[in-house]
Amino acid sequence: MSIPKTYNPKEAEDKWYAYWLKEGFFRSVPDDREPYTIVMPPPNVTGVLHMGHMLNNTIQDVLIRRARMQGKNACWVPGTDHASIATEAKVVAMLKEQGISKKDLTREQFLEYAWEWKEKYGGIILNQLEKLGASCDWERTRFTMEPELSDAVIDTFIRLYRKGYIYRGVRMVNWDPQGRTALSDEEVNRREVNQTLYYVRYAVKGGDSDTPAYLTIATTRPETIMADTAICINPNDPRYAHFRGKTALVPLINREIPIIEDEYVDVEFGTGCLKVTPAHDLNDYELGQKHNLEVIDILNDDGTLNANAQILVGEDRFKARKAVAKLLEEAGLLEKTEPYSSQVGFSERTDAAIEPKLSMQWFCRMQDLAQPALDYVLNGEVKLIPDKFVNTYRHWMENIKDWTISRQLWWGQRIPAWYNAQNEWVVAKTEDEAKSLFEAERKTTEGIRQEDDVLDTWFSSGLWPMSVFDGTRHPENADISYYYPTNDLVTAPEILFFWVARMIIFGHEFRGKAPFKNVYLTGIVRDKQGRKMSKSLGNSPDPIELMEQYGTDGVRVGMLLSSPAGNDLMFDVAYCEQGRNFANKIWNAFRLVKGWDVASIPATPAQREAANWFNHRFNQAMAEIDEHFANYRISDALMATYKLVWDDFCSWYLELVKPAYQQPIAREAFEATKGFFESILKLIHPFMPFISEELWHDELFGGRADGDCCIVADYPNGGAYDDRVLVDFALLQQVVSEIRNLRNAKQLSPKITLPLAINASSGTDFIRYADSIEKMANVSDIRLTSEKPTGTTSFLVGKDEFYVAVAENVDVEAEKERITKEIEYLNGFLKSVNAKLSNERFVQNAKAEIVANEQNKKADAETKIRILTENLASL
RNA sequence: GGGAGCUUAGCUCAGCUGGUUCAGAGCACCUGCCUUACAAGCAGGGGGUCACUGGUUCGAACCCAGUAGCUCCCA
Repeated sequence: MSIPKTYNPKEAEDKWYAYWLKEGFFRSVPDDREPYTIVMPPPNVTGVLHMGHMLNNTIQDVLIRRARMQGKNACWVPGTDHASIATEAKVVAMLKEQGISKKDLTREQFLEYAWEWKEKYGGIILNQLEKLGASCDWERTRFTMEPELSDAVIDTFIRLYRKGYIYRGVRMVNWDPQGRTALSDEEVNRREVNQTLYYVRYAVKGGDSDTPAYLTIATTRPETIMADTAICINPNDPRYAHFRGKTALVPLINREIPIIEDEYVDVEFGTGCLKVTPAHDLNDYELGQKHNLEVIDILNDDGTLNANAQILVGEDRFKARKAVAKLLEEAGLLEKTEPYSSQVGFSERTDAAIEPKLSMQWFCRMQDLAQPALDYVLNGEVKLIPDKFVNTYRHWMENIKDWTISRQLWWGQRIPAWYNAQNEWVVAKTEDEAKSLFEAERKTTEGIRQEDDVLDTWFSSGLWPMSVFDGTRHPENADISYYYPTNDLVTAPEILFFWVARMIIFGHEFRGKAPFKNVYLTGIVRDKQGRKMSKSLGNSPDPIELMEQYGTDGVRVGMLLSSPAGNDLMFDVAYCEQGRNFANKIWNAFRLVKGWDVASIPATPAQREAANWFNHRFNQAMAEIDEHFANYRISDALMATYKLVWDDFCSWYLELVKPAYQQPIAREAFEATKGFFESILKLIHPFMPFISEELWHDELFGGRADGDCCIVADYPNGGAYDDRVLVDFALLQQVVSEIRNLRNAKQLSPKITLPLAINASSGTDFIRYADSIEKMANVSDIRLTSEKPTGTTSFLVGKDEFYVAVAENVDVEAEKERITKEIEYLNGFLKSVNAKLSNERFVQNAKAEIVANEQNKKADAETKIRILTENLASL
């Protein structure tokens, strides 16, 4: 036979992916079928495929392929996200390498470079998804910054502004001095950092001889003292009572500031005395508002000190920190320092330490928008899977804060606000509209210019499930009417608020309907030590290499086997190996069947029994698998499939059916096997699209008509199944297993044929399975008996006793010991059953069926003990 | 500091409304097999005080309380 012994995935993968594309199987257009829609969470254009994408997109592909086979109009919309800050940072870095500074470019020039970069690298990740087998409708590929989608973003901004949701205001924002932009709270990562707590002396003015001339504050940020506008003490703190109403001098610059009192100050912390720096600390800002303090901002946008600082102007904030400490020390104002660790925020994108900064930003009022979005989830219209995330979601939505939507970047949708020379402003889509608005308000249009800031990327991705169908601009168009709301969203829990919540908000705002019915939240892919996979740790395998090594099907299976819904996934390449082995198993099952010669001979009893059983077993497994899918337990659905194929089909069915070496197989059995094989190919297709398609087209299954492909074959329907058949077959399996076990224990070669006698007191018709038992256990001369034949060893299956003739291999002493042990065990078991049954309270309180069950257990055990005792006596 | 969740075999995890199918699966491990589909395999096997303590119950991995450890989210 020329078919290789192992499955070689490479060839099949490229061939079939190209073929599917050519046949247009991924394409979806509205028709009268039921739609099944998934919008892909658009990966960043800066991204390359990592394990997280791999998991995420494999799950989506499984869902979409299954739906497609179920006859739904399956539409999976792919695309990418422009990722404002990440991309801008990449482009800035690239330009820097070329010796170009962003500062020297105009906005237009910069954007030209950025688009160039996007065209060159922005598609990489989508190509990588093809390798994964992703069956997206590529004709629908979208990019969040393409003209139509940008238009949708601008329209939405204007719409929300007109409805009063968007406003401008000075707020303390999270400032990223490296990216030079404000960030939303969600884009700030907090980490525990080891710092130094500096104890700094402030001279007190108007002190008399009884009071010391200074007081001491503790701070981690001495470089901000030049921005201090007060010292605050707790009114209940007797230590500082005598400072009330006095003023202090800021060290080094000797600016006079008031000493104020507020219970906000923690008397336990530091010295119980706080410096107040409203421009550079959120809490201080609020304190400053309350006490009407001056706000002095001493930092430039890039984190260097400005002229307000008076000293160290132009110095970076961290250098300034050290410099100030030194100056203080030299001036004798640094009392002491001590190590201190506290939480510091860092930019998710640039990893720069966040600087709280007061600035004019655009905000979106969230409270009213959030309420309906919360309701969808609470009333179950949008299901979060697993549902433990409902709590997290609710907590966030109930405590939602206004959303900073402006970003001081160029790469993104520019906010449609216009200013005149007077710095008055209007919101309008075009300059002309803006002019008319100014005119209508009798304001000048002189010096008209557009807002420099762009919108937060999540503002555009929040529209994604609508904008990919052009649903905000043309709310009645055929696509959006047909595909919206979509069915399932598969994404990571860490963007539940960033993204999922905002999509629900926008979806409700525009269409009065949530954008999807189910949100499947995948876990984080970690290495086997439980560390999150990341580039910097270098602990993530390259998905492309994995696919080269184990085959795409193998890796898909590997990912899914290790990923129960919503739990983090401890990834190990061993799972991919298991996936590859599974593909190989299927390949070899195929080789077996393919090698058979077919003849017009009657089927054997074993073949008929096997076919009958497998038919029922398949339907039973289908019911399990369908249920797993219904509950989004994809990993369980896969495992059920795995066991059906490997254990039931390969280990039992094929072994029962396969003819002796070089013997032909009966046509009836052959046809039945092919039928089962086809069903299995269909069943595994969503998980393993390539091998299933490859085998589907083999001549074994006859000629395939054009377009007769596994990818569009009818998904198997689980028919009815008879438990009786399954229970009977399980008995047969037990018998076979006992005999094999016995062989193993006695070191008897599987090649030796052993005669078998059965005392079938239960009335089970074992003769019906005689052929099957002979084939599977290599026994012969199966006959019924009521006596234990000599020279045999025995075992029980249920209440039926089996005697295997092992001739000289009977070790009477060992037999006695084995049976004695078994009797002992049964006696112990019986005792515990009897204990229950003689407990009046049990008999009274327990359900009748449970009591009856115990009585059955008792009877069973007694019968078995009787048989074994007789057996023992006869030895 | 506030909230959520987790702890079951060496590893990753199932165990729905408490009752022989409740102590399971896959992988790993051990033993024996190169049996013409597959050693990426076949057959068989061992392995867990269900984190700990107490309670409720005729009966608890499952319900309740507390303890310890871990994780995540928010401040």
